[in-house]
Amino acid sequence: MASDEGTGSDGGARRRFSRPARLVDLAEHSGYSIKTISRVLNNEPYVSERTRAEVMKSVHELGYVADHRARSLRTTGSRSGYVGLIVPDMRNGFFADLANAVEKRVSAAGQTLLLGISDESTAKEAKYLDVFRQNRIEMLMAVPAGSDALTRFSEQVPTVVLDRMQPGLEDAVDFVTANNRESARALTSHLIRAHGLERVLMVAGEKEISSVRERQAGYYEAMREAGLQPAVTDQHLTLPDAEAGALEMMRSLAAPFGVFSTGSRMYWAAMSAAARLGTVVPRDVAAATFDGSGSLGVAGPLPTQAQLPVATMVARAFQLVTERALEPDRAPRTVTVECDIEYGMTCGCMDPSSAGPLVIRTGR
Amino acid sequence: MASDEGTGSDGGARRRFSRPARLVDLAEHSGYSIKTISRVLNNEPYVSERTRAEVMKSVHELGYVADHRARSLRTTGSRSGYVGLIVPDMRNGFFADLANAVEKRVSAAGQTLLLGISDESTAKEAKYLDVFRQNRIEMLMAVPAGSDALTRFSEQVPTVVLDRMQPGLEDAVDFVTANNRESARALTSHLIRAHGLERVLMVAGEKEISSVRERQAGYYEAMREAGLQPAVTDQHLTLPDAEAGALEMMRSLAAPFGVFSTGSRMYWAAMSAAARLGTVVPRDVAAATFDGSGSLGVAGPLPTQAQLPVATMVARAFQLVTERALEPDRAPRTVTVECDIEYGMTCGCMDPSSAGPLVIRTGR
DNA sequence: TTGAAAGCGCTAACAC
DNA sequence: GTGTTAGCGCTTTCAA
Repeated sequence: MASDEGTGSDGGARRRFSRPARLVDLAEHSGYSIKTISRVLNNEPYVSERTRAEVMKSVHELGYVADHRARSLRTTGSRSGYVGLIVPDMRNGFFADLANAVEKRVSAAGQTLLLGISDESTAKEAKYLDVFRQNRIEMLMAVPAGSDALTRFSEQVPTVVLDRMQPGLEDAVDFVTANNRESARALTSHLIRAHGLERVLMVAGEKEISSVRERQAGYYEAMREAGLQPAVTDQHLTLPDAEAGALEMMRSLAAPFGVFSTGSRMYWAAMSAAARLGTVVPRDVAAATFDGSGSLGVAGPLPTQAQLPVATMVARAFQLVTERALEPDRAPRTVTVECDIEYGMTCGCMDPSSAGPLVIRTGR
Repeated sequence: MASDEGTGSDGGARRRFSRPARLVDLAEHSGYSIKTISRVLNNEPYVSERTRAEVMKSVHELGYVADHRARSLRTTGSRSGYVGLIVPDMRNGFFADLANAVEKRVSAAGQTLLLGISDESTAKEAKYLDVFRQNRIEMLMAVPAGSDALTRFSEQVPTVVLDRMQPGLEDAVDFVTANNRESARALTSHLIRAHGLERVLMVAGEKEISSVRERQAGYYEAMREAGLQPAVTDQHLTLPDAEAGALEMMRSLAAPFGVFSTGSRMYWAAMSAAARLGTVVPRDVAAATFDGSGSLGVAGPLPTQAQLPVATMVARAFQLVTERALEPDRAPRTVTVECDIEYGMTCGCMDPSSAGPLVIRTGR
């Protein structure tokens, strides 16, 4: 298990996490009044250089750091400096990317990020909305789990919703989503038209989440347009589950055929099934997929994929929510950003023998 | 680009983000005094049921939510309820995992998570330390970027450092690291002893970070023990760079040989190079690697790998930092947790024909 | 140029 | 049971 080893060379009572110094302490230490010190700290005018220097000396000696709570409580408008972010799961590469991008914006704006992870639970989401309101966050960015507490919340705090739509909220908050349906339709159509496939299978997961549901809708649309019969295996939550579903469907299809998958997990499931059947990509199976975080290509042939433009989405979201903070009464907007579609090796557009990565051959 | 579409059906001034209600507002609304209301809100005794009910009615009608800043400022010990977390980069799966696990602990403890991302920059790290101190976080968990401001910080706030050691800090803060060196040695030794390889190559990235450096040290140790000559390509920051390096080294080695890689990126680089040379895994090239976040297996043959036990590390870290908050003067401890070593298909221990995933065959 | 007092929104200590 | 007062650490009046 885990092994402890005390590394301290000096034992005994060394510190006590002394209570942070306050303005009064600085006043006592420097001999100036509280207000003068406050002036120095806030770079206000009408302080002599000598005073300023002496006060700063005390500041350093006592290691003074202002208490943000007290300051923000009193300061005009009582702005907290907090921005809240709620994502469903940080292990999902897309949400991690999102959090990363959000942090950059937030810190660049001199704000501090409060992070909540909802685990796709409406209860946890509602809990965080409550906590965030207690903390008087100035704005919220959220990939919603579906709690209806969000409606009330958005009436009190500038809110922008990312990645997913939420029914009944379109007229209440700003949204930034990707054109999931159109991109899915484009990918599927590409398999059909550009590669002349008459059979295109879809491997899909849950359909409770709007963005994923839209991708499924896009697939159906493309198939309908082409007058083709949809072939779908869906509702898969785990990878092995999806793989089994894909395998079963693929057996019934004669090569060549296409596969559209709604996300990276579904993509790996599809590829795994294809491999198990001994098919060759893209000759026998042409694949196209959605990818949340763009980490797909490193581990296999460069996929033909639609990627969500995280940076763009976050930038737009910030713009929207900032504008809403300034103009609370403007009509809510829904911004749809376009996915980056990359035509890679798995559909046959890019030559597999070209610079692309990785076909691990295994065997004895 | 992006298309805006105003979706609001009702234009015009609908809301104004009204200033949140305060206790005074509740007092006015309900006719009770501020203190009585405070009592109700804090579930204190000596309040009649009737009063309680009436106050709660006002609370709901006004949508009252207590201001955490004011409350925490006044409340005993002025505890903030904040826990700070600093990670270098959320796009790295291991750190995302870590953040996920930390959030669970923090929220379970009823605390709120302040997130900082350092981008491996000591300046950004120092900035966050400052911000966190202003916000009076109760404890800090950090994967350090190397700022020496951390030393002073750890004297003021209970701090635990995760994943990496930092020179000069061992006697100041608690650490939770993995046995990187030993696991690297074990993996390398395994390739040498169990699979009878006389040549084992290492593909490695940067060596500024202690955990990664330790892995390299483990490799050298195993090679020395076996009386073998190290063969190393390192200092690679990008994947293509690492791949080129691996390719060059592999050309000069006669199969069969082993490859030890220090992380998932280096692993893919090695696999890519192996594929490019037309070798078969594990017959010609036996591979073993470190993996931060356990997402390696889904995309290829199950690798022989050492995985960092994120949940364990976070649990231990929480324990350490909590204990330190209670007993500030105890000697700092360094806890080393063991990596989970999985013997998979890439070294030959597990049969490639068994249930393992994915060999994407590409071709026309 | 500086300082004393009031008050941000809340809870703690003591009245009634 | 309920209300009044003080004060958390800070900024903002206003006076000196």
